[in-house]
Amino acid sequence: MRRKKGTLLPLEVSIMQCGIDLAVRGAPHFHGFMIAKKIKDREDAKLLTAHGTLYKALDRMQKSGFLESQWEDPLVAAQQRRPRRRLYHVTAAGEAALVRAHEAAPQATSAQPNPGLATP
Amino acid sequence: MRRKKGTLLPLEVSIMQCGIDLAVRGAPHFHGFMIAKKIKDREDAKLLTAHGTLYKALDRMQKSGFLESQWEDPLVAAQQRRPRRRLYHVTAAGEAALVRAHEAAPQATSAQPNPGLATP
DNA sequence: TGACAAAACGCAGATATCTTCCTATTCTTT
DNA sequence: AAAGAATAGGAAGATATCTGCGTTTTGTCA
Repeated sequence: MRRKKGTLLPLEVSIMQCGIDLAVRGAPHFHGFMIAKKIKDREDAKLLTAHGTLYKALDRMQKSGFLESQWEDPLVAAQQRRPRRRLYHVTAAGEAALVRAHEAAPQATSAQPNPGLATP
Repeated sequence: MRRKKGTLLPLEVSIMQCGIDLAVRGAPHFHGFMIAKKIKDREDAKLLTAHGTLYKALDRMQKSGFLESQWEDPLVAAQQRRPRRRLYHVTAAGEAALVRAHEAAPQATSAQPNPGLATP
C-alpha cells in the first residue's frame, strides 16, 4: 500500500515507541528480535506474525531516515555465543515522525502518559 | 542405546565419510549444516530428521576424540553475512574408528570405490 | 532370559537476520 | 469513480548452532 511520505504505519509506530521507550530506560539501541518480543507482549499481537514483516519495516524506516543501524561487533556476539545483531536507534527525524503520527491519529498512539518520564 | 566404546553408529559413519570425502576434495574442514545437507542428499535421508540429532552426534564424536573443532573466525562469518560456523575435522583416531566400522559391518559402509581417489 | 540403566533418537523451540513469492491494500491519476 | 501502480503484509524457508524433554533402543548384569 502506497502512502504519503513521512507517514508511519501502525507497526512502524510500535517499533518507534519500543525504541524510544528503551532509550529512555537507558538502552542505547535495540535489535529486531528484541522488538519482536516486546511487540508480541504489549501490542495485542495482531501486528507481526512472521518476523519477515518486522525486518522489512526496519529496513524501510532506515531508508526513510527514521532509524539508523550498525552491525554489532562480531566479537561480542561470538563471546555470547549467539548470532550477530543489527543495532538500531531512533533518529531525530524518527522522533519527529512519531510526533506527527501522534497528532494525526491520537486514538491508539501512546495511551499511557509516557511511563518513566512523568512530569510532576 | 548404549554401545561399545570405539564403535560408530550409522549416522556417525555418515558424518565421518562426508568429512573425509571433503578433505580428499581439498576442503580442510566441514560444518554441521553442510553435513546435514550432504547426508540429506546422498543417504536415503532416514538418518537425521531434526538437526539436533546431528549436532549431538558431532558433540559426541568430539568428546570421543574422532573429531576436533574450532569456531570460525567471527570476522569471516560477519563478512559473509551469515551465522558463525563451527569447523570440524576428522582426527586420526576418527579415521581408525571408521576403518574398524568398515571391517565390522561392510554392508552399507562405502559402496562406491572412493570417488576422487581412483587408482588407475 | 529378563530387567535395568545408559545412551541415542526425534520433536520442538530459542537465538538472529534476511529473501522470495504471492496476496491485499492504498494512493494517485485520469 | 474506476483503473493502475506501488507498496505493505503474510507465509515459508535459508543460514547456523544448540538445548530440553520425552521416547525408544541396546548393552550389560543378575
